[in-house]
Amino acid sequence: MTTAAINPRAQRTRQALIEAGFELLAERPIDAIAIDEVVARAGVAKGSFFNHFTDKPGFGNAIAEAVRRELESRVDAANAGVTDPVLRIAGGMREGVRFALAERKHAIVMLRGLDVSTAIDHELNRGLRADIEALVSAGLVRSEAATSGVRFWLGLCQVAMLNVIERRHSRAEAASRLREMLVLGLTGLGVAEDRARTCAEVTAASL
Amino acid sequence: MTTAAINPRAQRTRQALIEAGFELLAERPIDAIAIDEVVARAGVAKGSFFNHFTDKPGFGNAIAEAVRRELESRVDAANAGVTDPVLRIAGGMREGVRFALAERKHAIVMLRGLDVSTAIDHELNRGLRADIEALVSAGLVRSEAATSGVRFWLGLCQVAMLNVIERRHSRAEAASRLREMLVLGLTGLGVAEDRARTCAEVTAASL
DNA sequence: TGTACATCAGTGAACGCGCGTTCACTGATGTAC
DNA sequence: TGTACATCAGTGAACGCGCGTTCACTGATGTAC
Repeated sequence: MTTAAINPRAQRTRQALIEAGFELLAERPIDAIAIDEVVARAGVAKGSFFNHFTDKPGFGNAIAEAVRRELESRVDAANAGVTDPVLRIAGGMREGVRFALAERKHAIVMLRGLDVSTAIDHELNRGLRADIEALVSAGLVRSEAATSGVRFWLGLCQVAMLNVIERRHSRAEAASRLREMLVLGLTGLGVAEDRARTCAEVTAASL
Repeated sequence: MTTAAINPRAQRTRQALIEAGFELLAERPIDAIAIDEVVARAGVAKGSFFNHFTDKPGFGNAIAEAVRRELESRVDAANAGVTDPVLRIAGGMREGVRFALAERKHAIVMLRGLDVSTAIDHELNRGLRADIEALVSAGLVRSEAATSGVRFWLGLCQVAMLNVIERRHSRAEAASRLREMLVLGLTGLGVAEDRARTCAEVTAASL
């Protein structure tokens, strides 16, 4: 848990273990992975594992936290300076898709991680909630979006990411599917059709 | 695997094991469940387990198949005789929500089961695909629905079910959220707003 | 209806191995003088 | 810059237990005559 400061050797082995964890967790759930496999893949002795993580669940948590922070900072960075809430929620979906493209295994781990009963991490949809509220109070979307808009959008982001992962889309294919998903999603929220189309276009083009 | 015909005693124990499996699988993944727990809950000797299932994975598969068939037959039954594809896809979502309400644990098992890389079972979205195609060729929805409509709808069905499960909605609350999700989803596909609204109303009322 | 036999499901003790965790030791890195 | 000592991370053999699977046996159900 406590990240014992900055010993570089320790950081390297810790990182190697986490990377190995991502590789394996992209293939099967943690209970189907033996610590022997993790340390073998990381090229490290078994004992070292317990220098860095209190136990196996602790390891799983560390990885879950890493991937959460990873996506979070991507979305934050992408939306920094963007004020239009339509562009912001579209940008969030784009970042999810981009993440699935660029860090396939990490994205798989993230999607597997959001088990039944943690729809998506709190920090992330706090931002989304604020954007949806802004859209509602600006009168840009239908009334139903006030109560169901966040869920609606999260469901679409998740399925968009899943699709890239399953179909192993190229960047171009992914952009084309993203544009479509954005058109369907934004018009569903009640964004005017022409605005939804241009926003989808712009956002998908910047994937 | 082979369902050894119709010995009633055997059927009872098999059923007891499967029921126990549902109870436990609603709480944690199969690798975190010991066969001892299953047989204890079923009130059956450990050896009996292997009279009915070849091994532990076989048990998991049997349960997955049972829940798949369960939802499938619910959707089929509900849509029998319904020809309007708008009402059919709306009915599919309603049945998902109804399933989550009536058979909470089974629904949890089903959602957990559709791991990354099996978006939803094949038989189910074959029907959905046909309905979406019908909508497209009837010119009732936007062009983007042709390529992304199935994914779009599946994502919404999943998140709608998840919501009922997590928030432990009452029937009334669930109906209200379902109506909203249907409005957002149908208008997103491009169904005309008034038609979407009345269809959402009717469908949610019959939950 | 009654008896003998065959089949089939249930039982729970026993087995054994995979795997998480521990620990005494080694080697490397950092600090004091 | 060099030597002595302390700290900290790495190592891998050993431990032990949880749990999946097996198996010889018992009891129940079905069939033949």
